[in-house]
Amino acid sequence: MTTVVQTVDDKQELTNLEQERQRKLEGLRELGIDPYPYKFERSHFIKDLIEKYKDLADEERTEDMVTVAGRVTNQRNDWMFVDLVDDTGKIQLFSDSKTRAEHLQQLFPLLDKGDHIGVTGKIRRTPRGALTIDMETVTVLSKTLKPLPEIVEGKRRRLGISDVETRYRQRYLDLIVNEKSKDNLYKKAILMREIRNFLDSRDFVEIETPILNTEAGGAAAKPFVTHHNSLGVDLTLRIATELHLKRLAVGGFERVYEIGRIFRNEGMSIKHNPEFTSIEVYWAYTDVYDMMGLTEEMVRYVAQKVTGSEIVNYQGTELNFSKPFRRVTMQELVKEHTGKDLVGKALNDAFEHHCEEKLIEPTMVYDYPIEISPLAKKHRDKPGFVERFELFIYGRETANAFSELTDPQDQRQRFEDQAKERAGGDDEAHVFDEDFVNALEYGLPPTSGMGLGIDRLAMFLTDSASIRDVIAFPTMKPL
RNA sequence: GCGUCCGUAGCUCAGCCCGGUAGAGCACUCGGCUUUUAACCGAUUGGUCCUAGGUUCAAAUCCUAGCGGACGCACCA
Repeated sequence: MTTVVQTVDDKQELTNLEQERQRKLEGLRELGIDPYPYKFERSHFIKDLIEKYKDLADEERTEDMVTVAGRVTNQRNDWMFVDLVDDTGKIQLFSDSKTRAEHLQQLFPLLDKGDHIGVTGKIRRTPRGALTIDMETVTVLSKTLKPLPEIVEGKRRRLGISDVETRYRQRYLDLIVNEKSKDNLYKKAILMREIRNFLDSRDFVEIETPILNTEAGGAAAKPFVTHHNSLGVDLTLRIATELHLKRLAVGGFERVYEIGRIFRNEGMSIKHNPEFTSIEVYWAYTDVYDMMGLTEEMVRYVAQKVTGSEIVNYQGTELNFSKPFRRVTMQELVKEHTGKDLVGKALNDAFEHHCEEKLIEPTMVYDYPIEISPLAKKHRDKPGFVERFELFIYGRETANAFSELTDPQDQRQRFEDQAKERAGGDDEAHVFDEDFVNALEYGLPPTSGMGLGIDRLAMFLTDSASIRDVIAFPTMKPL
């Protein structure tokens, strides 16, 4: 009974446009057409046709039969002109309503914008210069039951989504109608591939480490907590990959990295998503200065691979990755902007308040106070400091690196200091990881390590204002 | 967490200040036209005005509360 009631309700909730498409779906089935077939063989991707016939003159016809498949994004003059889009591009289709074949006469009234079709016909260029396929046969590949979202601008109407929330909640729609959205994710995929290429070619290996842990370490952040039923224990989702990767370094992996999802139970903003992707790299027998070079080289390399240039435009500001990144100590910067000589947490506070946002061009800030760096090695000749740098781009912290702390006794002391801070109410202080200290007691060679926010770098390289624009399915409040 | 703004047809919005039959464009459907690319011309269809309560003869409009969302600020990579 419940089901019947719901069915009736559902039907009533269908909009006119949806009812119309439902009617057409039934019409297709009455003609013996399967609206959801299994497979379709095409002869070309649309991009390949555009390339192959780029020299075809206006009004010139060919006898070349081609077969393409894609989604109908527009239709004019009673399906005389149709725009078809596949993963690679867009092409026009043509069919004269006076002379078209019978099966097309029957089919077109049952099609809608948004439907997937396969088309076979001869290719030509129209007098107005549009590369066009004269439709001889059309195959329905998927009937859409809902209209694609459109944006109205005056009397103008085009595919698009004006509601930001819909773009993120129903990313599939966003991807259909917004080229930029698809391009962003495509470029992020290239970014990750090229980071791997860069590191792999330097004999680094990628190893996966656990997401589920009994304690979340390696960073100062609040974790998500979950529960393992059969073990009967609470587990936390990782907030960094650091401590496991260094265990791998203890075990003999001299060049190791991981690109992985990190989870932090903190606020959301244009720059923060609760789950995001980091890369951490550990390189044995090198120090933080070697890592500066590797990081700079890597960022420059991927900028070129992703955007085709080492100079990119971000939100109207030029970011130049081609020249050597500025290298400056935190103390120098604070002095430059405030005139003060500071140390410790006061130095870091002053840096965050007065300097960070001014670091627009890629800048390596180095020599950090020891108090805020419990996993970094003490500075070899600057008491109270550690050997650490952070890369700032457009005022945003993008990478963080240090000469890794390899002295197990020092590490134990640092964890103890953090434990005191935690006892004092700082719930983001680092958690004491006894097994990690134990690992160090078996010997970690001199090692530099670096972590970088992939999403943030992706934002710069895709000119995206929000981190949500480079994450396919950003975290959303449940409806 | 604090502040500002928004919620009316499938979509984009007007109407709200100053209460009096629910509007426009586009989309859809039908008809006409036929080499377009915002096609064009004509007609029709389409509404829980976010929800609940209050004031009133009468509420999309005024009042209260709630729900949902956007943006800014604060915290965090």
